[in-house]
Amino acid sequence: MLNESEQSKLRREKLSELRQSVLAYPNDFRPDAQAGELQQRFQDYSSEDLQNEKVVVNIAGRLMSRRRMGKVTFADFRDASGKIQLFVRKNALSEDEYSQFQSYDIGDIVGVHGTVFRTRTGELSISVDSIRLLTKALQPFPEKFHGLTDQELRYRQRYLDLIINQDVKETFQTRSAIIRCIRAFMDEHQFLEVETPMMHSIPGGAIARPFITHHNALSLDMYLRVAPELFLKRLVVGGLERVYEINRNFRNEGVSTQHNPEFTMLEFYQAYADYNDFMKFTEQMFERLIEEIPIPPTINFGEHEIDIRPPYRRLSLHDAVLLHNTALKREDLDQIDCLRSYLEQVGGPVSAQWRAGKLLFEIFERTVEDQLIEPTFITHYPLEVSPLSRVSDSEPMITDRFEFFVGGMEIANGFSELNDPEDQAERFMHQIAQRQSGDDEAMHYDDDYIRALEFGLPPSAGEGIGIDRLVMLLTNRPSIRDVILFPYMKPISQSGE
RNA sequence: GGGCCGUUAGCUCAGUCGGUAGAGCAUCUGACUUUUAAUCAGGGUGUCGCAGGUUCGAUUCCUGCACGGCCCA
Repeated sequence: MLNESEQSKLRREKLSELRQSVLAYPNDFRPDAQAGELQQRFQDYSSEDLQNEKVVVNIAGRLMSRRRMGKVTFADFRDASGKIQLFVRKNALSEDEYSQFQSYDIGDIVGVHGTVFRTRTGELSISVDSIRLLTKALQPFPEKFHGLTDQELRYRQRYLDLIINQDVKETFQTRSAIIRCIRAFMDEHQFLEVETPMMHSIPGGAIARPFITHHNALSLDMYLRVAPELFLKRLVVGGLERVYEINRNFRNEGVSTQHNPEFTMLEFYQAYADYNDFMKFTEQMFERLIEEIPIPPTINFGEHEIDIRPPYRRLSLHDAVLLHNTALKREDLDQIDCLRSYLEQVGGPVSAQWRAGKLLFEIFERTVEDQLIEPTFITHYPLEVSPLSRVSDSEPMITDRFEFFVGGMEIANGFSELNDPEDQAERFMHQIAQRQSGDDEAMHYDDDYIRALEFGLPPSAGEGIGIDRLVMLLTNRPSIRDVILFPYMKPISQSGE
């Protein structure tokens, strides 16, 4: 039970008085106008114009602040569309109605009937002819000037954050616009939007630790998916040659400014395409986002200014590592001992089983990733860290894969798909071996997926784009929690536990 | 996982070299019929994150824990 503050008690008493005389929670008020729309419609109207027009409106929303002057009160009113000032004169209302109105509190939801006019200082306002309480707010609201700034409270009580901090709403409107734009873009390119299971018997599709849950009736453990990849490729086998899914993935890993346990991914697959086609496709998608959202060609992200207009820089993983680690020479990159001691030197964990590819990849993650501010495709990923990617025709230890980085964040991961079932079976076996030696991020063997490949996966490319990070980038938000409405927060433990 | 910082009124914050706490806004009482963070006069705010320890006495010092922020891994 929440502790009741003095202010809440007073509000609750007012509610209980209200219950005595009227329906406390009515639902018969229908607005016929909105604050923002009125502001826009009458922005050029003078005081006289408005007097002549006599615009009478019904609007519903919240009281946000109040300036009481005795027999007249100014109140700031807000609805979903924006703000407008209310002007409440005692003479315009009945005695009872004005005193009722005086008992309203900041945050109360009201229905207003009134006339649009302009005050002496020129502010567009509504002269109130009648006002009703539609919903009593029992909790006291944050201060009008500083608002709500406590990060923890903002995430835990997002509803309040949305009421108080207007830019939060804008961020999520932009998020919605980005997703809408991506859907339109995918649809125009003949991709079919599909939904695949979120609960897996065999987790797969990414190197990540899954969440485990339990099906009672079937008495069966299930895994929340870490990626939809293997199901989407089954669909390509089935002849859905272009598919995509925008949905949640769940990964049982640390929480940080770039990681939430559940996050949203766009994944898409196309038959008869390769990773080069998808790098171009990614550039086209960004071009479209920049144009349509719209996003300025140069964005601010934290302390950086980033030109996000394609085309984007392309760099092999080797070259990227050499570029950011001047102590390393090209010939060092083939030598396991050299890589291992270098990785130790830069503070990485080192396993005795890791070969050159994994070591190089670890060095890359540790020393290069967060330096990749300018949009960059990194290519030529080692086979060892790419268990689902097609091997390069010219280099047997390298895959046809890219990852896309902007602002120091991994935004996308794409590759030509491995469609050789025998090769895939071997790679699963290798993952199993890694599991058995203690790597609980390694993949499981998925029999049915191998069978699907045996029916024939056309040569294809696939890609995943992290929507949350994309939104962070395009809205200049430093934390993934700022672009997820209800980010994961640890429960507050009760005292005495 | 590690380091640093934070947690005090509904909100935003100050403060106590250890003697049970303050400001602004909000709230309450009063004045005020064109205000804009309205103004003026007056009043009440609280498990000082939680649990231990030291002490005559802890919100303050110490230890542990919880939650959050930033940085690192």
